[in-house]
Amino acid sequence: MAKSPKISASHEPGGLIVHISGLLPSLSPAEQRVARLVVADPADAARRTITDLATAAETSEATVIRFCRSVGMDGYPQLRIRLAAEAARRIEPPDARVVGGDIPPGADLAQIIATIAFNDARAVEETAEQLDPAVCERVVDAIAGAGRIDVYGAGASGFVASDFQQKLHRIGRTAFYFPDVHTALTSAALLGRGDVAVGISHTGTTSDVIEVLEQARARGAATVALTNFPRSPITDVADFVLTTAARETTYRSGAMASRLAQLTVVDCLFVGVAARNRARAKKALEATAEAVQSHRVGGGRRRA
Amino acid sequence: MAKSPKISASHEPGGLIVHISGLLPSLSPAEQRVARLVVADPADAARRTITDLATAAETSEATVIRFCRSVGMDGYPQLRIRLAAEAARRIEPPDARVVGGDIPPGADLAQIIATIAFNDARAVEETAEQLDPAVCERVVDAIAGAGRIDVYGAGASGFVASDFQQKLHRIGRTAFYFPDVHTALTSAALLGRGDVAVGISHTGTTSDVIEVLEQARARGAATVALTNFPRSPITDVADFVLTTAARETTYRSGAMASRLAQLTVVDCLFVGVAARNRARAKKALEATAEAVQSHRVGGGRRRA
DNA sequence: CGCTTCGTGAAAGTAAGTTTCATCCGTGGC
DNA sequence: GCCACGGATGAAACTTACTTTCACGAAGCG
Repeated sequence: MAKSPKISASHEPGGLIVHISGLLPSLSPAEQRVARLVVADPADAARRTITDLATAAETSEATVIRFCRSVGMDGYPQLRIRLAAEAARRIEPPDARVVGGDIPPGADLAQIIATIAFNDARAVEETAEQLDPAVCERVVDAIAGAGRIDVYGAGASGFVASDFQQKLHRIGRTAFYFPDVHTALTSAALLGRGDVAVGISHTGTTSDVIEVLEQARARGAATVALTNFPRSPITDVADFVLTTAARETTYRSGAMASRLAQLTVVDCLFVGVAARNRARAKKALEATAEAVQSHRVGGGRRRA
Repeated sequence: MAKSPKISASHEPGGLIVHISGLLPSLSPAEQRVARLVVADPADAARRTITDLATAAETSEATVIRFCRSVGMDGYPQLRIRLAAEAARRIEPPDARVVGGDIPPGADLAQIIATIAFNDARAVEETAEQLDPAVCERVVDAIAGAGRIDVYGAGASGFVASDFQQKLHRIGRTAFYFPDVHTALTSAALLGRGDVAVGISHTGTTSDVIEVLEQARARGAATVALTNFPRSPITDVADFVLTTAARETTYRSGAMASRLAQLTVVDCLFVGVAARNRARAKKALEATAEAVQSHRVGGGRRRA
């Protein structure tokens, strides 16, 4: 056929379905039957084979192909995947998520899971959004160039502190964490210029951590605070303040989302430090990974 | 071992991509090549014919078919359609974010932060999506009714294990965590019917954890595995399998996203258990909170 | 050292998609 | 009334895509 060079929307910008229904009147009767099936249930049509769809439309495969060409597709397979994509897009995500909130007493486990995950994910995202890259940069600088790094934290924040310590250690930075205040204090007393002390406290009011950080600062170490509350006491003894953005309120959410937010910040710092010397960090990581290899079964591959 | 009726999610309710990346390690090398192509760009894979995809993966069509069956599809056309749907559903990530992946060498800190946060948040969300509430429910039941709960984990998963232990402890459940394998083994030997043992291992191949879990199971305790890989060895010794959905690949992302995903699951279980007896849990939490009150400055209030 | 098992691709076989072509039917000219 | 003519249509031939079968080779096991 001599298709004239026509100027029109060949890209069908809106939905494919909309496009098809627009073309419907211009199609031949047999093609219209196909079109109607497709428009009525795109997902279903995507599942069918060409023969199947032709039968359903009471026509032949040839007509279905013609229909494909009529609506601007190369062939049936292309139509199929486009329909599948289209159908997937128009499904509304069933938002059973309980936003920002508390978990209602009668909640079943599925609701609990959805709520927790939603809040956790939000905390992570929002923390990243409000993190100041400039401050991070300076903290990374300090850690990357530090002689020694002490990480302090109590309770739930202690896990994060410990995690951070272990991470830094794995890339060859000299880092310490102390579960005990007294030990931490003695360690802080030994810090000096060029060293870094990181204090982690969700509330920013944990006196043990503040005290240790204060000590470290007095000795000349650079001090970093990681807290959810930018004006909490811990910020008074910190040269650099990094904040998380968990907005949990009730006891039930506990320190859950905040802990994830803290870990996210820790991860960012870690990667930042590692990026300062990729080669060395990579080597160190590989060495540590290899070290635990003998404690793994199956050599990495798992049974089929 | 005589595989006893194990409770785990056989369906793939969350994303198909997530499902595939979880199965990745249990696939044969040639199938893995196919899987990686599919995960890397589902939309592109959906566009390809089976021969095309096979060529791209440097394998034969037969292997692609085998891959389809391995991930639970009927055949290639079905996979194609599902991939197209999947690709359409996901919101295209803002280009600064490097999806699922590695951080480019030249990245500045802002990019690093965005990338990490994005992947972390995704891991949390996707983990929640694919968690099977029914399995969770049974685990919660077991824990809520347990005489004693042991939580095992090594390395990075050890932090998570420790966190879980502490959480359960705070709501009055008798829970233990052992940083040392030998201590853990002796503890496991003392478990019995009505007790619960939880083993956490991202890869599912940590022999220490598997060994301890096996011991616990032999003594009659209910065993729970938390891993990213549904067919890893640890699942052989677990009555209940819970999976995370972190799809990190490279060393750099390390165990970062997976750890957040694990914590999310732990949080869900924790809240689930706490919800079984709200009054008691609340009272216990308040008591523990009060206990550390004297270690806070400003009486918990923060200055304006 | 043979045995099995598993992963693999070549090739055969089947199904799906595409093209070709003859037919049908309505239309309009002679 | 008869005969082109042209578009719509489906049967059938054809091509491509998908699936199965099978044999080979490598890795693990007794």
